[in-house]
Amino acid sequence: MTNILDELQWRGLVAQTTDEAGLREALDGTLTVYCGFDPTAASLHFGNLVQLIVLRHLQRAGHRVLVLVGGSTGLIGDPRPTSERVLKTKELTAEYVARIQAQVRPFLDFEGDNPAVVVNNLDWTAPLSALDFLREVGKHFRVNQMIRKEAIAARLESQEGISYTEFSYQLLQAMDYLHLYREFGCTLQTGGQDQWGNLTAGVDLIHRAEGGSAHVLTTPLITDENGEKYGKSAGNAVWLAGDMTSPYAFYQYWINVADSEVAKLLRVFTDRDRDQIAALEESAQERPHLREAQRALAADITTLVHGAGATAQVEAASQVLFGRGDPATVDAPTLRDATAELPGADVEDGSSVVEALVATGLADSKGAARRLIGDGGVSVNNVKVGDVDQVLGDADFLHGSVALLRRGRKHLAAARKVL
RNA sequence: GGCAGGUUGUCCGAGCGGCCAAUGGAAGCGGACUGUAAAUCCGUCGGCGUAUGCCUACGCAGGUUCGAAUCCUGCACCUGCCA
Repeated sequence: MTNILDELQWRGLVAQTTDEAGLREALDGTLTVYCGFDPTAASLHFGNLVQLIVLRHLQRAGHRVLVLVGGSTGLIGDPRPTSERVLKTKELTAEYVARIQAQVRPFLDFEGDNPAVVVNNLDWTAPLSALDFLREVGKHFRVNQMIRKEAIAARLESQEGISYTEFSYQLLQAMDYLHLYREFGCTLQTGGQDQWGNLTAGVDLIHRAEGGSAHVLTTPLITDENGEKYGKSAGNAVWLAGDMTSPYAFYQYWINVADSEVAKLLRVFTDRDRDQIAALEESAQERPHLREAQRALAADITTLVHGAGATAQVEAASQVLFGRGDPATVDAPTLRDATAELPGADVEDGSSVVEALVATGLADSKGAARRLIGDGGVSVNNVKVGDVDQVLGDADFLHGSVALLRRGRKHLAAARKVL
């Protein structure tokens, strides 16, 4: 059997590791790995998904997985190179922690004989006094070294500077690694490439405090062919929470990836093996119009994040919305399901198309809406709108309830009639 | 501390008393072509509006003027040269 590290490398999930030979050897046995997720928002996002995938692979390879949700680190904030963060309240952070703890569950096995464990660093950080922290943890760190970290160096250069609070962040994260090393024998921490400094700070601390050795594995930033970060849809983050990015929008995000990128993304985000991915890659080259690779990618990831039921629904909805058929011929329940996840708004019978476009968010302003219609970029129920003053009448509300507005090729919204 | 230059729309970057909602490029958005792809070409790109109309905008605060992004004063920040 090949080493899991080879598998991760083949999938493009490894940017950098400490002592690769040593790590490879450790992975031949069984180790305990952890990855931390700070509760900076009410949901994990695209970037965190990569980390969850790595943990998933490692758990399947027989390693023990600890998922750390950062109840304490989230209160402090990892310094960004650009500007100081605004502190979140303890209540809000606790709320995010609870949401994220629940959110990671589908990705890992929490039952069985090798269950993943969720830990919260607030449990061991909160009881620690400032004096003990300074004496036991702080003493192991040299400021000289800390200020060399990229994010911190950038902030020291900046007009704004950096608060003592954020400066301390790396000590907290390092302390987490030490704690998990002691309590669980954890010897591997994974994270994004930008976390390298924080991760290795933990390795150093384990070495200084315990004389032990531990590993770090970082994942590359996933970028497209232009070097742009993935995970932004129309400028907004792609969230894993269905109430923040709908399963429909999530699926659509993936179905739209470029041909040249799809094989790479299949390797990173799906469980498909080399043969399957090779076949899909070939399909993308030979029969690109079928979009088989994109469909597989979108279906696999949507299923992983939202479940098979959600995937079936959004596939059906996509079929209705992007198929060639006339939406008027779709039966009422199917239409309702297909439009359920679209952005929508309630409109009066007799409202203008312009008003409906603004109400549903397809256009930013009435002026923009008029422009779009003038450019021929708007359709109602797949029929192009030719007149800027066109209104939505009875016939436009399919099954008496909803009109399907489209801007451009792929932006849809539901205008629901107010009864 | 001294001297010089800069701060313009999402970003870069012109404008240097009226013709400026502000040249040009990028991003974005729409159209054509396609495959809900890329590339290319075309259009569009502050808000309201039927409008030759109104509002908001050229670092911040004042001032001069019939009229200022453009001139003057003060303030903040940035850059270069000298100490």
